[in-house]
Amino acid sequence: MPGGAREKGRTVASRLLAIIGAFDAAHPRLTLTEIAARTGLALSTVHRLVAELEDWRALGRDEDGRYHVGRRMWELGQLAPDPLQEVARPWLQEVFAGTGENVHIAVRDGAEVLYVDKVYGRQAVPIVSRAGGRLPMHPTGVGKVLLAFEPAWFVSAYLSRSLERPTPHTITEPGRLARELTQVRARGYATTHEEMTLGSCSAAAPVFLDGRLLAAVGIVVSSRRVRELPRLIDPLLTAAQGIARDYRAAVAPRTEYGADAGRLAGR
Amino acid sequence: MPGGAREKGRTVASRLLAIIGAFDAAHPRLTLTEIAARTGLALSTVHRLVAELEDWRALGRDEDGRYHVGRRMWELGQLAPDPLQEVARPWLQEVFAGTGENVHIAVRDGAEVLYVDKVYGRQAVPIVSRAGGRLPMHPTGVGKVLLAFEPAWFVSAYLSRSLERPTPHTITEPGRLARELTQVRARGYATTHEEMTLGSCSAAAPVFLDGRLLAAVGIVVSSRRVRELPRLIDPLLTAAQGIARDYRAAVAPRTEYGADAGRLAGR
DNA sequence: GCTGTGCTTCCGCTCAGTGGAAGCGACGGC
DNA sequence: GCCGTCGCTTCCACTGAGCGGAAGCACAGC
Repeated sequence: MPGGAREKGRTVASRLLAIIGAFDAAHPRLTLTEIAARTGLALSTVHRLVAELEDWRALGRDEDGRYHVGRRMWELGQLAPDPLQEVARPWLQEVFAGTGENVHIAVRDGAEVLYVDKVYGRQAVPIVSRAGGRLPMHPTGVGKVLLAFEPAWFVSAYLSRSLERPTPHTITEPGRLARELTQVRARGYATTHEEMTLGSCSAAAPVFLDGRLLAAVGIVVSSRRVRELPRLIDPLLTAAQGIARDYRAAVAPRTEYGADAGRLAGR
Repeated sequence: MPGGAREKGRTVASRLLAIIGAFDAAHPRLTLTEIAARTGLALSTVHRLVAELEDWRALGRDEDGRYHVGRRMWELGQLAPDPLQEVARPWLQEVFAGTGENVHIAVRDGAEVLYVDKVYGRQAVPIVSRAGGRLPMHPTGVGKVLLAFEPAWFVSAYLSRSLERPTPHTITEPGRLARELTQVRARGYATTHEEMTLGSCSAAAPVFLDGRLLAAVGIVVSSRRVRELPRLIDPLLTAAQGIARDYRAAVAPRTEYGADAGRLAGR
């Protein structure tokens, strides 16, 4: 690269992306020096590139000088076409309307759960899931569902790793977890009891599309109300089926008449 | 710059940002050639940079070869700290729960309305507003509110431009619009009747923070149900006040004890 | 006043980036 | 079946934009 003893083969674009990629759920606010450290770039390089990103509002800066992802990024992100979220939202609302609890939908991304959307109200217990956030699979309701219906090789690969243990109730013992997953497949839904957060329990149902697992819908309630969980299964299953149906309807035109694909995402 | 007859003073970063900035609500899906045209960059340059963006999942590509904003951008955008959205959501839910209609919150950005969040269900009429989307101020409920409480110079500057006219009912005549705004100030809320979309009418209320206008909460219903609009004003005003209160509570620690600022956005 | 932390500015070296051009494959009109 | 068009991909020689080490600055804590 131009200049001194720079690392070879690193493009400007990759540096820029590394900088914005330095921000994640665990590090949403960073100083210049932290960005430099996390990206392995020289401070002066980061300084220049960050200034340009800030100019463009891709990054913002707060009073204490730390940088954070800017509103323009949020706006841009909203353009990412996600038919699943679009289609699921009304169904999450439906479940929320009947329960007043946290309802969310997630997909598997790698070996993690990626939350695609979330609906919550004033009464709901605060929970860790966040739209755009990621959590491990085994301690979450949606995660168990997403894991249970993966092929055997995937499941055993997942179980063979050392599993995080966010609470004492988290099931990390492979044998027990495997039995748990068998039960999920048999019953068609999953539940958790304080396995991710003390004080919360959850239920989740799979969204199948033509026999393939697409996503999972989940609900999280205070563990004082475990008793009510069974009552919430049916609404979840209904929503899951509704989402699958609407999703197929929304996506079908795209794959069947390729030329029309633009129309859908374009509105 | 390096190479041939390139335009001077344009940095790589600015090119990259120009490329992602080429995507907007009106152009969410673009071909390589379109991106090149919209950014004024050489096709080969766009090709190279876009490939890098695609590698990083900042852009995605669909079957027909068009590019679109990628999921990674969406994830990243979700990190943009927005206390307003965070705080408003439960209140929007509250209004939605009581009405089943489209409820949204917007801020002014330049001379446009920027929708920050939106809640809708299965029954609600489809509307044009979209989280992250922008609309002109004068034909929308939230826009009228946001305009009405701006200083006089801003309002007259806005009125002196030629105003879009999405429907025959849109009020574009400056005198009439000014009277409309006076009424909004007097009543403390705004209404519209098919001014943005035929078949829809709306109401909106201002969110004041320490005497400064922060945002507007709005509701949109089918114009067959105009009669019900008055009934919706009170819930809107309540939500607006609730949002203001919660927002102050959420933001106050940040400005008062600077050192703690990180904590809030960091969760 | 000294030390540490984090940001900003400066500058000379050099290779990463540039864009024109040519090649390629698919489609459609005649 | 041929040719024009459209959109994407690959190639390459030139060069100034970008790089990062280093020095300077501002502020806070001891």
